[in-house]
Amino acid sequence: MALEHAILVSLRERPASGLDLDRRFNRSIGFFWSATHQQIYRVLKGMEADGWVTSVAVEQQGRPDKKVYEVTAAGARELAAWLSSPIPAEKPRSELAIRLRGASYGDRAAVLDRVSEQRADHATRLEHYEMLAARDFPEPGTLTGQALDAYLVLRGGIRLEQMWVDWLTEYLHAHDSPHGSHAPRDTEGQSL
Amino acid sequence: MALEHAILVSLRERPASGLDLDRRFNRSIGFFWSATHQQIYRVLKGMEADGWVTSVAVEQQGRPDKKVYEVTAAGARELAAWLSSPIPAEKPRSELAIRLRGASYGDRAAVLDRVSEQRADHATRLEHYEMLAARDFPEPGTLTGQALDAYLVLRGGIRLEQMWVDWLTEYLHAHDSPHGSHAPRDTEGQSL
DNA sequence: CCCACCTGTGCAACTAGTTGCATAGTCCTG
DNA sequence: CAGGACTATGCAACTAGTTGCACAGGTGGG
Repeated sequence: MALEHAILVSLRERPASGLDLDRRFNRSIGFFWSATHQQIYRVLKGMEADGWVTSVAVEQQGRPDKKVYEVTAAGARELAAWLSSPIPAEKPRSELAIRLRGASYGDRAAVLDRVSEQRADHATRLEHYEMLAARDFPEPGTLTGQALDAYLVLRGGIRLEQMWVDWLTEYLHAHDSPHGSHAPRDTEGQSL
Repeated sequence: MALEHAILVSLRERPASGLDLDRRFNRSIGFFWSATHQQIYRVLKGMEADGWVTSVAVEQQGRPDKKVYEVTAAGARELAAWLSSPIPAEKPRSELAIRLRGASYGDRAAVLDRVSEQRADHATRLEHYEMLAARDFPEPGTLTGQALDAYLVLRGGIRLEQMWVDWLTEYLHAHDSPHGSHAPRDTEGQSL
């Protein structure tokens, strides 16, 4: 299960409570994996039962207590073994692509409007990631180890969002001459 | 459920049996969605119960009979409604990205080897998709309707694979000076 | 002080997807 | 004609992930 290992990576970067992890999975790590808080709590429980993590209750002022988890030696061993194990083929899962392919079996104009929205979302996220990169990694050439990896994964997020923007722009453009203006016209971004 | 709608799209392009669909989901449609044959059979059964598709048994020479499914009017209506419905946010799911991010907690050299393999896989798939594009869509400028959509989705597959190759190349390159040669050195591909 | 709201944790029931196996027809080979 | 391989369909049991809800501690406002 990849979620368990994603959590191990996140906890090795810094110990955290369930809710902390939930927040992280809507941020940096969440660029490439998502999870609901319920699943996180459940998996943490299982991981503690397996001895991969331990928890301590931490009092806070003005808030309820929280359970802060950290990785055990056994958990670190498990993570290292997983990192060296063969990588299973990624299975594609894009609902939007199905809609693009099927657009001729519905209301074309409506689909193009949805695609436009989607394109705007990806453009926004791209901007956000680029801001994070500029803010948190002003001098990428000097990075090593964990910080370099974090930067390179952020770069992947940027590349992915750029890919979406470019692709959806191509789609809208290809469909847009005969129909009127559904696509906000824009210069096509360059990858890299 | 997106799988049901992916099947509706595929069956509208051409009626098919469960096994036919299984093959398609390892080809063109499969660029952006995958499914095992068991899941396809199960979902087809449910869709028939819902009246979205009907089946007829077709005799074949030299092979067992097959059940060929096609979309009903109700199924076409359902598909059209789905195509106009709001698109839920895509949830990222890349195990490889977790490994990249966590590489410093395991055997770095082993991870780089895996990444290298992964990069080669994506390069192979990219080549395959580009071959398909050249073979099946020699004159993209002339396409309209369903054929244009099929082409544009293939373009998306190409863009996605190119993105992976570029990203993993960047990753290997960034980690490669201090360690010796893990990455097959290559010019970085251009998106578009 | 009661209520609305936020943080933090969690259960129960459901849906989606995977894995392992079963079965039946047909063909080809020894 | 027995055995292996391929096509075609399917069940059962499991794992992963989602949705809806609950509850408890604390804070701040009317």
